[in-house]
Amino acid sequence: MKKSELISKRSLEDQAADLLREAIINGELPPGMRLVEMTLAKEYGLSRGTIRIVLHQLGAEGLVTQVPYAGWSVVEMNDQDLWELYTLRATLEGLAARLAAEKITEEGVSELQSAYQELLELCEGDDLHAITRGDLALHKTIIALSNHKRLAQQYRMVENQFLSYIAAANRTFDPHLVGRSHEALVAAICAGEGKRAEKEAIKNITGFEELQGMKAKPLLA
Amino acid sequence: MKKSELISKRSLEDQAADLLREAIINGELPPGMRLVEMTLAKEYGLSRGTIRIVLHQLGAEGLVTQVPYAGWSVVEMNDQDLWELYTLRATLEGLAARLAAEKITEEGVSELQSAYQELLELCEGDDLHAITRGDLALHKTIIALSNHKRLAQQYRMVENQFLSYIAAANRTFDPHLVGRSHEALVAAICAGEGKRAEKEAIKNITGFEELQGMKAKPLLA
DNA sequence: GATTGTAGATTGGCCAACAATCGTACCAAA
DNA sequence: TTTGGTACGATTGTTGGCCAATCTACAATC
Repeated sequence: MKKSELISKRSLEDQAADLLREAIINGELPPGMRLVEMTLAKEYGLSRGTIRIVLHQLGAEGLVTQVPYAGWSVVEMNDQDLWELYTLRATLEGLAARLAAEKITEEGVSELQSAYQELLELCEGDDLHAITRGDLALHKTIIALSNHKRLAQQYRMVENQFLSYIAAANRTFDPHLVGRSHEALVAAICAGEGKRAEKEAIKNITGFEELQGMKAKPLLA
Repeated sequence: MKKSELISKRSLEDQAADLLREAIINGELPPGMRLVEMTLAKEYGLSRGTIRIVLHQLGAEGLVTQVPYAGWSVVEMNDQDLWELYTLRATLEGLAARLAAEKITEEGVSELQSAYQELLELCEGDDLHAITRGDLALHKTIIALSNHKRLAQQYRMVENQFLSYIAAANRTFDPHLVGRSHEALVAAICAGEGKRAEKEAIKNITGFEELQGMKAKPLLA
Protein backbone atom coordinates (compact mmCIF):
# COMPACT_ATOMS: atom_id res chain seq x y z
CA MET A 1 0.00 0.00 0.00
CA LYS A 2 1.45 3.28 -1.07
CA LYS A 3 1.42 6.01 1.51
CA SER A 4 0.67 8.58 -1.15
CA GLU A 5 -2.75 7.07 -1.61
CA LEU A 6 -3.63 7.67 2.01
CA ILE A 7 -3.21 11.38 1.76
CA SER A 8 -6.16 12.76 -0.07
CA LYS A 9 -4.68 15.22 -2.48
CA ARG A 10 -7.10 14.98 -5.34
CA SER A 11 -8.25 18.20 -6.87
CA LEU A 12 -11.68 19.50 -6.07
CA GLU A 13 -12.47 19.15 -9.75
CA ASP A 14 -11.85 15.42 -9.66
CA GLN A 15 -13.70 14.90 -6.41
CA ALA A 16 -16.70 16.86 -7.64
CA ALA A 17 -16.64 14.94 -10.91
CA ASP A 18 -16.74 11.67 -8.98
CA LEU A 19 -19.67 12.79 -6.87
CA LEU A 20 -21.65 14.04 -9.81
CA ARG A 21 -20.86 10.95 -11.86
CA GLU A 22 -21.93 8.74 -9.01
CA ALA A 23 -25.16 10.67 -8.61
CA ILE A 24 -25.98 10.15 -12.26
CA ILE A 25 -25.09 6.48 -12.23
CA ASN A 26 -27.14 5.89 -9.10
CA GLY A 27 -30.13 7.48 -10.70
CA GLU A 28 -30.24 10.30 -8.18
CA LEU A 29 -30.07 12.62 -11.13
CA PRO A 30 -32.37 10.96 -13.65
CA PRO A 31 -31.98 11.29 -17.44
CA GLY A 32 -33.33 14.53 -18.76
CA MET A 33 -32.75 16.34 -15.49
CA ARG A 34 -31.60 19.88 -15.94
CA LEU A 35 -28.24 20.82 -14.43
CA VAL A 36 -27.63 24.49 -13.72
CA GLU A 37 -24.05 25.54 -13.17
CA MET A 38 -24.81 28.03 -10.43
CA THR A 39 -27.08 25.63 -8.56
CA LEU A 40 -24.51 22.85 -8.62
CA ALA A 41 -21.81 25.29 -7.55
CA LYS A 42 -23.74 26.28 -4.46
CA GLU A 43 -24.74 22.71 -3.77
CA TYR A 44 -21.17 21.44 -3.78
CA GLY A 45 -19.74 24.59 -2.25
CA LEU A 46 -17.55 25.26 -5.27
CA SER A 47 -17.16 28.06 -7.73
CA ARG A 48 -18.89 28.15 -11.07
CA GLY A 49 -15.59 27.80 -12.93
CA THR A 50 -14.77 24.55 -11.21
CA ILE A 51 -18.22 23.12 -11.85
CA ARG A 52 -17.90 24.17 -15.46
CA ILE A 53 -14.82 22.03 -15.93
CA VAL A 54 -16.54 19.12 -14.25
CA LEU A 55 -19.54 19.38 -16.55
CA HIS A 56 -17.33 19.48 -19.62
CA GLN A 57 -15.58 16.40 -18.26
CA LEU A 58 -18.81 14.48 -17.81
CA GLY A 59 -19.90 15.69 -21.22
CA ALA A 60 -16.86 14.02 -22.73
CA GLU A 61 -17.82 10.85 -20.88
CA GLY A 62 -21.24 10.92 -22.44
CA LEU A 63 -23.16 11.35 -19.20
CA VAL A 64 -24.42 14.90 -19.72
CA THR A 65 -25.20 16.93 -22.80
CA GLN A 66 -25.18 20.62 -23.35
CA VAL A 67 -27.22 22.85 -25.59
CA PRO A 68 -25.30 26.07 -26.21
CA TYR A 69 -26.52 28.90 -24.02
CA ALA A 70 -29.50 26.78 -23.00
CA GLY A 71 -28.09 24.48 -20.37
CA TRP A 72 -26.82 21.10 -19.31
CA SER A 73 -28.88 18.00 -18.71
CA VAL A 74 -28.38 14.35 -17.91
CA VAL A 75 -28.40 12.34 -21.13
CA GLU A 76 -31.53 10.58 -22.19
CA MET A 77 -31.25 7.42 -24.19
CA ASN A 78 -33.34 5.94 -26.94
CA ASP A 79 -33.27 2.54 -28.62
CA GLN A 80 -30.44 3.57 -30.91
CA ASP A 81 -28.34 4.56 -27.90
CA LEU A 82 -29.08 1.29 -26.16
CA TRP A 83 -28.09 -0.62 -29.26
CA GLU A 84 -24.85 1.37 -29.47
CA LEU A 85 -24.01 0.61 -25.87
CA TYR A 86 -24.68 -3.10 -26.28
CA THR A 87 -22.64 -3.53 -29.43
CA LEU A 88 -19.75 -1.48 -28.12
CA ARG A 89 -19.73 -3.15 -24.75
CA ALA A 90 -19.81 -6.61 -26.25
CA THR A 91 -16.96 -5.82 -28.59
CA LEU A 92 -14.79 -4.20 -25.96
CA GLU A 93 -15.40 -6.97 -23.51
CA GLY A 94 -14.67 -9.51 -26.20
CA LEU A 95 -11.30 -7.93 -26.80
CA ALA A 96 -10.62 -7.78 -23.07
CA ALA A 97 -11.48 -11.45 -22.61
CA ARG A 98 -9.24 -12.42 -25.48
CA LEU A 99 -6.30 -10.41 -24.20
CA ALA A 100 -6.85 -11.60 -20.65
CA ALA A 101 -6.78 -15.20 -21.79
CA GLU A 102 -3.65 -14.68 -23.84
CA LYS A 103 -1.68 -13.30 -20.93
CA ILE A 104 -3.31 -15.07 -18.03
CA THR A 105 -1.12 -15.93 -15.03
CA GLU A 106 -1.66 -18.10 -11.98
CA GLU A 107 -2.36 -14.99 -9.97
CA GLY A 108 -4.85 -13.85 -12.58
CA VAL A 109 -6.63 -17.18 -12.46
CA SER A 110 -7.12 -16.96 -8.72
CA GLU A 111 -8.37 -13.38 -8.95
CA LEU A 112 -10.84 -14.35 -11.60
CA GLN A 113 -11.97 -17.46 -9.79
CA SER A 114 -12.59 -15.63 -6.54
CA ALA A 115 -14.60 -12.95 -8.29
CA TYR A 116 -16.64 -15.66 -9.97
CA GLN A 117 -17.15 -17.58 -6.71
CA GLU A 118 -18.31 -14.43 -5.00
CA LEU A 119 -20.82 -13.82 -7.73
CA LEU A 120 -22.15 -17.36 -7.46
CA GLU A 121 -22.64 -16.98 -3.73
CA LEU A 122 -24.44 -13.70 -4.19
CA CYS A 123 -26.76 -15.38 -6.67
CA GLU A 124 -27.86 -17.74 -3.92
CA GLY A 125 -29.35 -14.82 -2.08
CA ASP A 126 -31.92 -12.41 -3.42
CA ASP A 127 -30.25 -9.03 -3.10
CA LEU A 128 -30.57 -8.02 -6.71
CA HIS A 129 -28.42 -4.92 -6.41
CA ALA A 130 -25.67 -6.94 -4.77
CA ILE A 131 -25.83 -9.41 -7.64
CA THR A 132 -25.60 -6.60 -10.12
CA ARG A 133 -22.53 -5.26 -8.33
CA GLY A 134 -20.99 -8.72 -8.25
CA ASP A 135 -21.55 -9.12 -11.96
CA LEU A 136 -19.93 -5.78 -12.65
CA ALA A 137 -17.00 -6.71 -10.43
CA LEU A 138 -16.39 -9.87 -12.42
CA HIS A 139 -16.45 -8.00 -15.69
CA LYS A 140 -14.18 -5.36 -14.28
CA THR A 141 -11.73 -8.06 -13.23
CA ILE A 142 -11.57 -9.32 -16.78
CA ILE A 143 -10.95 -5.82 -18.06
CA ALA A 144 -8.18 -5.37 -15.50
CA LEU A 145 -6.57 -8.65 -16.54
CA SER A 146 -6.37 -7.47 -20.12
CA ASN A 147 -3.93 -4.83 -18.89
CA HIS A 148 -5.09 -2.29 -21.44
CA LYS A 149 -5.51 1.23 -20.11
CA ARG A 150 -7.36 2.66 -23.08
CA LEU A 151 -9.65 -0.31 -23.30
CA ALA A 152 -10.40 0.05 -19.61
CA GLN A 153 -11.17 3.72 -20.03
CA GLN A 154 -13.50 3.22 -22.94
CA TYR A 155 -15.21 0.31 -21.24
CA ARG A 156 -15.75 2.44 -18.15
CA MET A 157 -17.40 5.11 -20.26
CA VAL A 158 -19.75 2.64 -21.88
CA GLU A 159 -20.52 1.00 -18.57
CA ASN A 160 -21.32 4.28 -16.88
CA GLN A 161 -23.76 5.28 -19.58
CA PHE A 162 -25.26 1.84 -19.38
CA LEU A 163 -25.61 2.09 -15.60
CA SER A 164 -27.28 5.46 -15.79
CA TYR A 165 -29.89 3.88 -18.04
CA ILE A 166 -30.29 0.84 -15.80
CA ALA A 167 -30.84 3.01 -12.75
CA ALA A 168 -33.39 5.15 -14.51
CA ALA A 169 -35.30 2.14 -15.79
CA ASN A 170 -34.98 0.63 -12.31
CA ARG A 171 -33.72 -2.61 -13.74
CA THR A 172 -31.55 -5.30 -12.26
CA PHE A 173 -30.05 -8.44 -13.67
CA ASP A 174 -31.85 -11.72 -13.58
CA PRO A 175 -30.05 -13.70 -10.84
CA HIS A 176 -30.77 -17.06 -12.44
CA LEU A 177 -29.13 -16.08 -15.67
CA VAL A 178 -26.24 -14.08 -14.28
CA GLY A 179 -24.53 -16.72 -12.24
CA ARG A 180 -23.86 -19.78 -14.35
CA SER A 181 -23.81 -17.93 -17.64
CA HIS A 182 -20.30 -16.74 -16.90
CA GLU A 183 -18.92 -20.18 -16.30
CA ALA A 184 -17.77 -20.82 -19.85
CA LEU A 185 -16.22 -17.38 -20.10
CA VAL A 186 -14.21 -17.75 -16.90
CA ALA A 187 -13.12 -21.24 -17.91
CA ALA A 188 -11.94 -20.10 -21.32
CA ILE A 189 -9.87 -17.26 -19.90
CA CYS A 190 -8.30 -19.46 -17.25
CA ALA A 191 -7.47 -22.01 -19.93
CA GLY A 192 -5.73 -19.31 -21.91
CA GLU A 193 -7.96 -19.82 -24.93
CA GLY A 194 -8.23 -16.30 -26.31
CA LYS A 195 -10.45 -16.98 -29.26
CA ARG A 196 -12.96 -18.93 -27.23
CA ALA A 197 -12.91 -16.39 -24.41
CA GLU A 198 -13.74 -13.64 -26.88
CA LYS A 199 -16.65 -15.62 -28.24
CA GLU A 200 -18.02 -16.40 -24.80
CA ALA A 201 -17.75 -12.80 -23.68
CA ILE A 202 -19.71 -11.60 -26.67
CA LYS A 203 -22.28 -14.35 -26.26
CA ASN A 204 -22.80 -13.34 -22.65
CA ILE A 205 -23.68 -9.78 -23.50
CA THR A 206 -25.66 -10.41 -26.62
CA GLY A 207 -27.59 -13.01 -24.69
CA PHE A 208 -28.58 -10.35 -22.22
CA GLU A 209 -29.36 -8.11 -25.11
CA GLU A 210 -32.08 -10.43 -26.34
CA LEU A 211 -33.38 -10.62 -22.81
CA GLN A 212 -34.15 -6.93 -23.00
CA GLY A 213 -36.35 -7.53 -25.99
CA MET A 214 -34.13 -5.63 -28.33
CA LYS A 215 -34.33 -6.18 -32.02
CA ALA A 216 -30.61 -5.92 -32.62
CA LYS A 217 -28.87 -8.56 -34.64
CA PRO A 218 -26.61 -10.61 -32.35
CA LEU A 219 -22.94 -9.93 -32.83
CA LEU A 220 -22.13 -13.61 -32.78
CA ALA A 221 -23.16 -15.24 -36.04
CA MET B 1 -26.55 19.26 -45.58
CA LYS B 2 -27.77 20.88 -42.43
CA LYS B 3 -28.06 24.64 -42.46
CA SER B 4 -27.04 24.79 -38.85
CA GLU B 5 -23.58 23.71 -39.88
CA LEU B 6 -23.25 26.63 -42.25
CA ILE B 7 -23.82 29.21 -39.60
CA SER B 8 -20.64 29.44 -37.64
CA LYS B 9 -21.76 29.85 -34.11
CA ARG B 10 -19.39 27.58 -32.30
CA SER B 11 -18.06 28.58 -28.91
CA LEU B 12 -14.53 29.83 -28.59
CA GLU B 13 -13.84 26.82 -26.43
CA ASP B 14 -14.69 24.45 -29.25
CA GLN B 15 -12.83 26.43 -31.85
CA ALA B 16 -9.74 26.65 -29.68
CA ALA B 17 -9.98 22.94 -28.94
CA ASP B 18 -10.04 22.22 -32.66
CA LEU B 19 -7.02 24.38 -33.33
CA LEU B 20 -5.01 22.90 -30.52
CA ARG B 21 -6.04 19.37 -31.42
CA GLU B 22 -5.05 19.96 -35.00
CA ALA B 23 -1.70 21.37 -33.93
CA ILE B 24 -0.97 18.26 -31.92
CA ILE B 25 -2.09 15.90 -34.67
CA ASN B 26 -0.02 17.74 -37.24
CA GLY B 27 3.02 17.42 -35.09
CA GLU B 28 3.37 21.17 -34.66
CA LEU B 29 3.27 20.50 -30.96
CA PRO B 30 5.42 17.39 -30.60
CA PRO B 31 4.96 14.79 -27.84
CA GLY B 32 6.49 15.88 -24.58
CA MET B 33 6.09 19.57 -25.38
CA ARG B 34 5.17 21.63 -22.41
CA LEU B 35 1.88 23.57 -22.61
CA VAL B 36 1.51 26.55 -20.30
CA GLU B 37 -2.00 27.85 -19.76
CA MET B 38 -1.02 31.50 -19.74
CA THR B 39 1.14 31.20 -22.84
CA LEU B 40 -1.59 29.47 -24.81
CA ALA B 41 -4.11 32.03 -23.61
CA LYS B 42 -2.07 34.91 -24.97
CA GLU B 43 -1.29 33.01 -28.15
CA TYR B 44 -4.94 32.35 -28.97
CA GLY B 45 -6.13 35.66 -27.57
CA LEU B 46 -8.34 33.99 -24.99
CA SER B 47 -8.60 34.01 -21.24
CA ARG B 48 -6.94 31.47 -19.05
CA GLY B 49 -10.26 30.00 -17.95
CA THR B 50 -11.26 29.18 -21.50
CA ILE B 51 -7.92 27.57 -22.24
CA ARG B 52 -8.25 25.61 -19.03
CA ILE B 53 -11.43 23.94 -20.22
CA VAL B 54 -9.87 23.22 -23.60
CA LEU B 55 -6.90 21.51 -21.97
CA HIS B 56 -9.15 19.40 -19.79
CA GLN B 57 -11.07 18.47 -22.92
CA LEU B 58 -7.97 17.36 -24.77
CA GLY B 59 -6.88 15.56 -21.65
CA ALA B 60 -10.06 13.50 -21.77
CA GLU B 61 -9.27 12.72 -25.41
CA GLY B 62 -5.87 11.41 -24.44
CA LEU B 63 -3.87 14.00 -26.33
CA VAL B 64 -2.40 15.90 -23.38
CA THR B 65 -1.55 14.94 -19.83
CA GLN B 66 -1.34 16.98 -16.71
CA VAL B 67 0.81 16.68 -13.66
CA PRO B 68 -0.84 18.44 -10.73
CA TYR B 69 0.61 21.89 -10.14
CA ALA B 70 3.43 21.10 -12.54
CA GLY B 71 1.84 21.59 -15.93
CA TRP B 72 0.39 20.20 -19.11
CA SER B 73 2.25 18.47 -21.87
CA VAL B 74 1.56 16.66 -25.11
CA VAL B 75 1.36 12.92 -24.47
CA GLU B 76 4.37 10.78 -25.18
CA MET B 77 3.82 7.21 -26.22
CA ASN B 78 5.77 4.06 -25.53
CA ASP B 79 5.46 0.57 -26.99
CA GLN B 80 2.64 -0.33 -24.65
CA ASP B 81 0.67 2.69 -25.82
CA LEU B 82 1.27 1.83 -29.45
CA TRP B 83 0.10 -1.70 -28.82
CA GLU B 84 -3.02 -0.40 -27.11
CA LEU B 85 -3.82 1.87 -30.02
CA TYR B 86 -3.38 -0.91 -32.56
CA THR B 87 -5.50 -3.47 -30.77
CA LEU B 88 -8.22 -0.99 -30.00
CA ARG B 89 -8.26 0.48 -33.48
CA ALA B 90 -8.42 -2.91 -35.12
CA THR B 91 -11.27 -4.02 -32.92
CA LEU B 92 -13.28 -0.85 -33.37
CA GLU B 93 -12.77 -0.85 -37.09
CA GLY B 94 -13.69 -4.51 -37.23
CA LEU B 95 -16.99 -3.74 -35.55
CA ALA B 96 -17.58 -0.81 -37.87
CA ALA B 97 -16.91 -2.89 -40.96
CA ARG B 98 -19.27 -5.58 -39.76
CA LEU B 99 -22.06 -3.15 -39.00
CA ALA B 100 -21.50 -1.26 -42.23
CA ALA B 101 -21.79 -4.48 -44.19
CA GLU B 102 -24.95 -5.52 -42.38
CA LYS B 103 -26.76 -2.32 -43.18
CA ILE B 104 -25.18 -1.37 -46.48
CA THR B 105 -27.34 0.45 -49.02
CA GLU B 106 -26.85 1.31 -52.66
CA GLU B 107 -25.95 4.82 -51.67
CA GLY B 108 -23.47 3.47 -49.17
CA VAL B 109 -21.87 1.28 -51.80
CA SER B 110 -21.28 4.23 -54.10
CA GLU B 111 -19.85 6.33 -51.29
CA LEU B 112 -17.48 3.57 -50.36
CA GLN B 113 -16.48 2.83 -53.92
CA SER B 114 -15.71 6.45 -54.68
CA ALA B 115 -13.57 6.78 -51.56
CA TYR B 116 -11.75 3.62 -52.57
CA GLN B 117 -11.26 4.81 -56.16
CA GLU B 118 -9.88 8.11 -54.95
CA LEU B 119 -7.40 6.31 -52.77
CA LEU B 120 -6.27 4.12 -55.65
CA GLU B 121 -5.69 7.16 -57.82
CA LEU B 122 -3.71 8.86 -55.09
CA CYS B 123 -1.55 5.77 -54.79
CA GLU B 124 -0.53 6.23 -58.42
CA GLY B 125 1.16 9.47 -57.45
CA ASP B 126 3.84 9.90 -54.83
CA ASP B 127 2.36 12.44 -52.44
CA LEU B 128 2.68 10.34 -49.31
CA HIS B 129 0.73 12.71 -47.12
CA ALA B 130 -2.11 12.78 -49.61
CA ILE B 131 -2.17 8.98 -49.64
CA THR B 132 -2.27 8.96 -45.88
CA ARG B 133 -5.22 11.35 -45.93
CA GLY B 134 -6.96 9.24 -48.56
CA ASP B 135 -6.50 6.14 -46.47
CA LEU B 136 -7.94 7.88 -43.43
CA ALA B 137 -10.87 9.11 -45.51
CA LEU B 138 -11.70 5.56 -46.58
CA HIS B 139 -11.61 4.32 -43.03
CA LYS B 140 -13.70 7.23 -41.90
CA THR B 141 -16.27 6.39 -44.56
CA ILE B 142 -16.58 2.88 -43.17
CA ILE B 143 -17.03 4.24 -39.67
CA ALA B 144 -19.71 6.61 -40.94
CA LEU B 145 -21.53 3.78 -42.70
CA SER B 146 -21.75 1.86 -39.45
CA ASN B 147 -24.01 4.64 -38.21
CA HIS B 148 -22.77 4.30 -34.66
CA LYS B 149 -22.11 7.59 -32.88
CA ARG B 150 -20.25 6.19 -29.91
CA LEU B 151 -18.14 3.95 -32.06
CA ALA B 152 -17.28 6.95 -34.22
CA GLN B 153 -16.33 8.99 -31.19
CA GLN B 154 -14.09 6.33 -29.72
CA TYR B 155 -12.51 5.64 -33.07
CA ARG B 156 -11.77 9.32 -33.51
CA MET B 157 -10.02 9.40 -30.15
CA VAL B 158 -7.86 6.43 -31.01
CA GLU B 159 -7.10 7.81 -34.43
CA ASN B 160 -6.08 11.19 -33.09
CA GLN B 161 -3.65 9.68 -30.65
CA PHE B 162 -2.35 7.50 -33.41
CA LEU B 163 -1.89 10.47 -35.72
CA SER B 164 -0.03 12.47 -33.11
CA TYR B 165 2.42 9.59 -32.90
CA ILE B 166 2.70 9.24 -36.67
CA ALA B 167 3.44 12.93 -37.07
CA ALA B 168 6.09 12.89 -34.39
CA ALA B 169 7.78 9.83 -35.85
CA ASN B 170 7.44 11.47 -39.27
CA ARG B 171 5.94 8.36 -40.73
CA THR B 172 3.66 7.85 -43.66
CA PHE B 173 1.95 4.81 -45.08
CA ASP B 174 3.58 2.65 -47.67
CA PRO B 175 1.75 3.53 -50.90
CA HIS B 176 2.25 0.09 -52.40
CA LEU B 177 0.61 -1.61 -49.47
CA VAL B 178 -2.14 0.89 -48.83
CA GLY B 179 -3.97 0.80 -52.12
CA ARG B 180 -4.84 -2.76 -53.00
CA SER B 181 -4.86 -4.02 -49.46
CA HIS B 182 -8.28 -2.50 -48.94
CA GLU B 183 -9.85 -4.22 -51.90
CA ALA B 184 -11.11 -7.27 -50.04
CA LEU B 185 -12.46 -5.12 -47.21
CA VAL B 186 -14.41 -2.86 -49.53
CA ALA B 187 -15.73 -5.83 -51.48
CA ALA B 188 -16.91 -7.61 -48.35
CA ILE B 189 -18.78 -4.57 -47.09
CA CYS B 190 -20.42 -3.93 -50.44
CA ALA B 191 -21.46 -7.57 -50.58
CA GLY B 192 -23.08 -7.20 -47.19
CA GLU B 193 -20.96 -9.93 -45.67
CA GLY B 194 -20.51 -8.69 -42.11
CA LYS B 195 -18.39 -11.48 -40.74
CA ARG B 196 -15.95 -11.36 -43.63
CA ALA B 197 -15.80 -7.56 -43.55
CA GLU B 198 -14.89 -7.67 -39.89
CA LYS B 199 -12.12 -10.14 -40.56
CA GLU B 200 -10.72 -8.12 -43.44
CA ALA B 201 -10.76 -4.90 -41.44
CA ILE B 202 -8.81 -6.50 -38.63
CA LYS B 203 -6.39 -8.11 -41.04
CA ASN B 204 -5.72 -4.75 -42.65
CA ILE B 205 -4.67 -3.11 -39.44
CA THR B 206 -2.80 -5.97 -37.92
CA GLY B 207 -0.93 -6.28 -41.18
CA PHE B 208 0.24 -2.73 -40.79
CA GLU B 209 1.07 -3.49 -37.21
CA GLU B 210 3.63 -6.08 -38.21
CA LEU B 211 4.99 -3.60 -40.70
CA GLN B 212 5.97 -1.41 -37.80
CA GLY B 213 8.06 -4.19 -36.37
CA MET B 214 5.90 -4.59 -33.34
CA LYS B 215 5.96 -7.74 -31.34
CA ALA B 216 2.24 -7.84 -30.68
CA LYS B 217 0.28 -10.98 -31.34
CA PRO B 218 -2.02 -10.48 -34.32
CA LEU B 219 -5.67 -10.18 -33.42
CA LEU B 220 -6.65 -12.53 -36.19
CA ALA B 221 -5.82 -16.10 -35.30
C1' DG C 1 27.39 13.90 -1.49
C1' DA C 2 23.12 14.27 0.78
C1' DT C 3 20.00 17.15 2.87
C1' DT C 4 17.67 21.29 3.43
C1' DG C 5 16.01 25.76 2.48
C1' DT C 6 14.49 29.17 -0.87
C1' DA C 7 12.64 31.66 -4.95
C1' DG C 8 10.20 31.56 -9.18
C1' DA C 9 6.95 29.47 -12.17
C1' DT C 10 2.61 27.27 -12.75
C1' DT C 11 -1.53 25.36 -11.64
C1' DG C 12 -5.82 25.21 -8.37
C1' DG C 13 -9.57 27.66 -7.29
C1' DC C 14 -12.34 31.72 -6.25
C1' DC C 15 -14.93 35.92 -7.37
C1' DA C 16 -17.35 39.55 -9.81
C1' DA C 17 -18.75 41.25 -13.91
C1' DC C 18 -20.42 41.64 -18.56
C1' DA C 19 -21.80 39.74 -23.26
C1' DA C 20 -24.33 36.44 -25.95
C1' DT C 21 -27.98 33.55 -26.44
C1' DC C 22 -32.18 30.95 -25.50
C1' DG C 23 -37.03 30.40 -24.02
C1' DT C 24 -41.13 32.35 -22.87
C1' DA C 25 -44.69 35.43 -22.36
C1' DC C 26 -46.96 38.98 -24.25
C1' DC C 27 -48.76 42.07 -27.55
C1' DA C 28 -49.95 43.65 -32.12
C1' DA C 29 -51.14 43.14 -36.83
C1' DA C 30 -52.88 40.42 -40.79
C1' DT D 1 -56.51 32.09 -35.74
C1' DT D 2 -52.17 32.84 -37.08
C1' DT D 3 -48.09 35.29 -37.67
C1' DG D 4 -44.53 38.27 -36.28
C1' DG D 5 -42.15 41.06 -33.21
C1' DT D 6 -40.32 42.39 -28.80
C1' DA D 7 -39.20 42.68 -24.23
C1' DC D 8 -37.51 40.13 -20.37
C1' DG D 9 -35.50 36.71 -17.28
C1' DA D 10 -32.54 32.80 -16.95
C1' DT D 11 -28.38 30.62 -18.21
C1' DT D 12 -24.29 29.96 -20.38
C1' DG D 13 -19.91 32.12 -22.59
C1' DT D 14 -15.93 34.63 -21.53
C1' DT D 15 -12.99 37.74 -19.27
C1' DG D 16 -9.67 39.57 -15.75
C1' DG D 17 -7.77 39.67 -11.42
C1' DC D 18 -6.59 37.58 -7.21
C1' DC D 19 -4.37 34.52 -3.86
C1' DA D 20 -3.15 29.79 -2.20
C1' DA D 21 -1.00 25.33 -3.06
C1' DT D 22 2.35 22.94 -5.20
C1' DC D 23 6.18 21.73 -8.18
C1' DT D 24 10.92 22.59 -9.98
C1' DA D 25 15.40 23.90 -9.96
C1' DC D 26 19.04 25.68 -7.70
C1' DA D 27 21.68 27.44 -3.96
C1' DA D 28 23.17 26.81 0.81
C1' DT D 29 24.35 23.97 4.39
C1' DC D 30 26.07 20.07 6.88
